[in-house]
Amino acid sequence: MTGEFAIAVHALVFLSYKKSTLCSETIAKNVCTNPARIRKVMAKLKKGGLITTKEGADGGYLFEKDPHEVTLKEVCEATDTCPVSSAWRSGDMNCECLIASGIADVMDGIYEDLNEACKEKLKSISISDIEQMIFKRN
Amino acid sequence: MTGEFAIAVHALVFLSYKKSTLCSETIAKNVCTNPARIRKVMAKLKKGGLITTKEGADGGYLFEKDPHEVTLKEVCEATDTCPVSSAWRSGDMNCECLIASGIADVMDGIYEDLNEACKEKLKSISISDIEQMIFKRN
DNA sequence: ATAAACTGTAACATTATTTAGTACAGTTAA
DNA sequence: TTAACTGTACTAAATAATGTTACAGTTTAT
Repeated sequence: MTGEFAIAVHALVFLSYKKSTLCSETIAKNVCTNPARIRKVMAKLKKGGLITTKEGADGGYLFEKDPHEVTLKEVCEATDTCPVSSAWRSGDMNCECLIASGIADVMDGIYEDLNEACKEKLKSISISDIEQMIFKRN
Repeated sequence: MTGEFAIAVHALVFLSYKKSTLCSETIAKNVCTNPARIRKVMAKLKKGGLITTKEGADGGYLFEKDPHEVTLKEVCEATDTCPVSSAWRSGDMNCECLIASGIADVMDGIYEDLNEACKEKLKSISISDIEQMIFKRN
């Protein structure tokens, strides 16, 4: 799972909790990374319609949706996160052996199935759920 | 998903198909990697009880189980593969903010849930299934 | 108008992780 | 007793993830 997904969830929970417009630097401090990285992730969330932004002085990011309605599946998709993937492909397309030439595609299909299973699970978790999990911790 | 998982599945399918003892070099050629890497993966499969080995001259790896009975979940576990994981943790344990200090653990719990979901899926796929998928491809 | 405080994005640097390759001790079979 | 293996450690190379710097473009407040 890419770090961008964790950043996106963290930022949304933080925005939802603070209920105000926050700039990339404020979010970066809480997430523990740099503002540029936050802006990159937030730009994706904006494109995905999960947040709005206010440019100019005193601007920043605003979460106006109902945290009960926003699921981690949406966050996952907005951030182009593939829960399961593998860059490495075994075998060789041009090999005459059917196994060597065909298995990589079969494996990719399996990774895709696993992704779907993950997204199904993520669909059942909302930003509000995460908030509750955090505050119930002691 | 780590490359080791793909290598393990590929090797098992290959062994199952060839029905004979194969050495690391033969498997490496088919998988398209180097023999040392194959040996590292196969050592894990042996430890997991999925294959047997024969050392010495004319030795190698032997798959004696029923390919219908060996599932990808077992392969996943034998190779210590975590389908979903993330090394990067947002926030800071020592921060007084509950969100910053608590969200990383919550996210880890979610990754763990996703892992379980993946393994459940992998449990339904056998080595024999993979073989069939490959040979049905045209 | 214009300065200040932002976002969006590109370019580059650094660090971490994965994969590849080499080497060799230990094992077995002929 | 030699040849062909596995098991494993160590190092190198390639790739991917993260951090950093910089700056153009936008809006607000004065």
